[in-house]
Amino acid sequence: MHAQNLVDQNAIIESSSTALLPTEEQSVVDLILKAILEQRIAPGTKLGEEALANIFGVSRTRIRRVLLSLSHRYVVELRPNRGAIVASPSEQEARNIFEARRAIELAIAKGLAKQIGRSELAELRKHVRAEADARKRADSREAIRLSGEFHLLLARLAGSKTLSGILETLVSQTSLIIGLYGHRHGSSCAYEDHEEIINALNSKDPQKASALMLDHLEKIESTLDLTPEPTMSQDLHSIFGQIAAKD
Amino acid sequence: MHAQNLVDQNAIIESSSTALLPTEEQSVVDLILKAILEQRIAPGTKLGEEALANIFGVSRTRIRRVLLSLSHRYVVELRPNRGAIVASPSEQEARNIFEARRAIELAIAKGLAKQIGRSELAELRKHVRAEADARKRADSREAIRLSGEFHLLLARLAGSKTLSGILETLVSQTSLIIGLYGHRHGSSCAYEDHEEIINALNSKDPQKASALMLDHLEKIESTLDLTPEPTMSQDLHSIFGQIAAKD
DNA sequence: AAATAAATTTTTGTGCACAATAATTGACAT
DNA sequence: ATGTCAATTATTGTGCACAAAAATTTATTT
Repeated sequence: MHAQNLVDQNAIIESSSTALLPTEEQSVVDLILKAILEQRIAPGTKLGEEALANIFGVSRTRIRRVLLSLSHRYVVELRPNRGAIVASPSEQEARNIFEARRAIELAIAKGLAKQIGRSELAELRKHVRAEADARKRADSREAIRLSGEFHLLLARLAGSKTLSGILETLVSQTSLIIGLYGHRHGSSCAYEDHEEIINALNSKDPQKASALMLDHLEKIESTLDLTPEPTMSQDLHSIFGQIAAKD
Repeated sequence: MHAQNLVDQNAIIESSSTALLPTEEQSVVDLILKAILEQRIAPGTKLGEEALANIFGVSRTRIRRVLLSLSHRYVVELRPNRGAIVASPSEQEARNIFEARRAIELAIAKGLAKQIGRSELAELRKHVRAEADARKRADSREAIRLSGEFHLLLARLAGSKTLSGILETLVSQTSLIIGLYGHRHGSSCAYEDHEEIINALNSKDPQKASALMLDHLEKIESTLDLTPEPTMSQDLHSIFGQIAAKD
C-alpha cells in the first residue's frame, strides 16, 4: 500500500456516524473510509497495522480500534491472526445489500414525501447541483461519493438516526460492490434520477417517490455484472478459457 | 452490579452474529447481551471494566473490546472517560427503531411468503410451540427472548445475512425499549400473532403476510407509553408531583 | 451548616514489551 | 525442477504498567 493513496484527501471529511471513538481516531476512520469508497484502495488490499500506524502517525493500539470500527461497517474484513483487508462482498451479499436498500430507502422516500419542507428540498437540490457539477468536471471520484451521499442525505432529512446509520453501512458496501462488479463508468447513480425523486418529494407524492426510488435502485443494480463468482476466478477463466478449449 | 445477574444463565447462548471476535470474547458478549435482553440488568446500570473482568475472569483488555462490540449494537453506551452503561433509548429513538423494523420486516415477510418451503415452515411452527410453552410455564424471561427470536428466525429464513444482522440490532434495542416504556407484562409479542403470520406465509400470500406483520409491530408499539421524557425524570414527577401541587 | 477547594481514591485510557501465530526464506530430498 | 520440512522473519494478539481523567472523600473557609 502506498501512503499517497490514503492521505490524498483535499475535500471534506465524512464525519457522520455516532461519534464514540476519540476524535483523532474517528478522523483516521474517515480517511481510510473515504479512500476505500473513492476506490483508491482496491478490495482485498492488505491493511497492515504497522503500515497504517506509520502513515497516520498514531500508535498501533489506535489503528487496531480503527480497523475494528471499519469492520463493523463491513468495509474491512478482520481475519483472526491474519490481519485486515479491504472487504470484497460476494455476489450473494451484493444482492442482499440491494434488497436491504430497497426495503429501507422505499420507506424513507415514502415517509419523506409526507413531511418534507422548503428548506429540505432546497438542500436536496443544492446537493444534486454539486453532483451535476462533479460530473461536468469529469471528477468521477467526487461523483461517486456524492451520488452515494444523496441517499444518505435523504435518510438524514427523514429524521431517523437509526435509518441513517443503517443506510450508511449499506451505502459504503455498495461502493465496494460497484468497484467490484460494475464494468462501465455509468454504474454510479445518474443525478437525473435524483432530480426526478426530488420532484416527486416536492409534489408530496409518496407512491411516486418510492416507485422512482425503486426504479433507481434497480437501475443501479442492473448495471452490475452479478452473474458469476468473485472477481479473481472470473478473470482466470476469461484469460485461459480459449486456450483450455483448444486443448 | 451483582455477579448473580450475569452468570445466572442456564439456557442456550445467543451465538448468532458475524463472529469476528475470539470465541471466548464472543461468549462474554452473549452473556451480557442475554442478561440485558432478559432485563436482568436495568438500562443506565454502570458496567465497570474491572468488575466485569473479575466476574468473567478475563482481562480488562478483553472486556474493553466486549464493551466496544456491545456499543456497536447500541445496547451499551460508551461515554468517553466515564465508562459504559446499559443504553436507554430515548422515546424518539424508540419510534425510529420501530419505523426501521416496519421497513425491514415487511420486506422480509413479503419476500419470505414468495419462497418459503416445508422445512422452514416446520421450523417456524416449532419455534412458536416453544413460545407457547414458555408462556404456559409463566417463564416471562424466556418468553420475551423467544418472541424476539421469532423475528430473527424469519430474517434468517429469508436468507439475507445483511437483513438478519440489521434486525438483530433492532431487536436488541426493542428489548431495551420494552423494558423502559412497556408498562404491562403483555408488551412482548403475543405468539398468536406469530401463528397467524406463519399461516399467511404458508398460503404464500405476500400481501397478507406483510399486512399481518405490520399489525403485529404496531400492536407492540401501541402497548408502549411513548409520550413523555426518559424514565428517571418521569419517576420523580410521579413521586413528587402531588406534594409539589399541594404547596 | 453549606459551599468551595484540596487531596485521595477509583476508574478509564494508552503505549509498550513480549507472546503467539502466520508468512517467508532457505535447505534438503526426491 | 518440485515438494516437504525446518529455520527465520514479520505480523498480529495480549497483559501489564503507567498516564490521564473522573469521582469521592476530607479539609478549610465563610
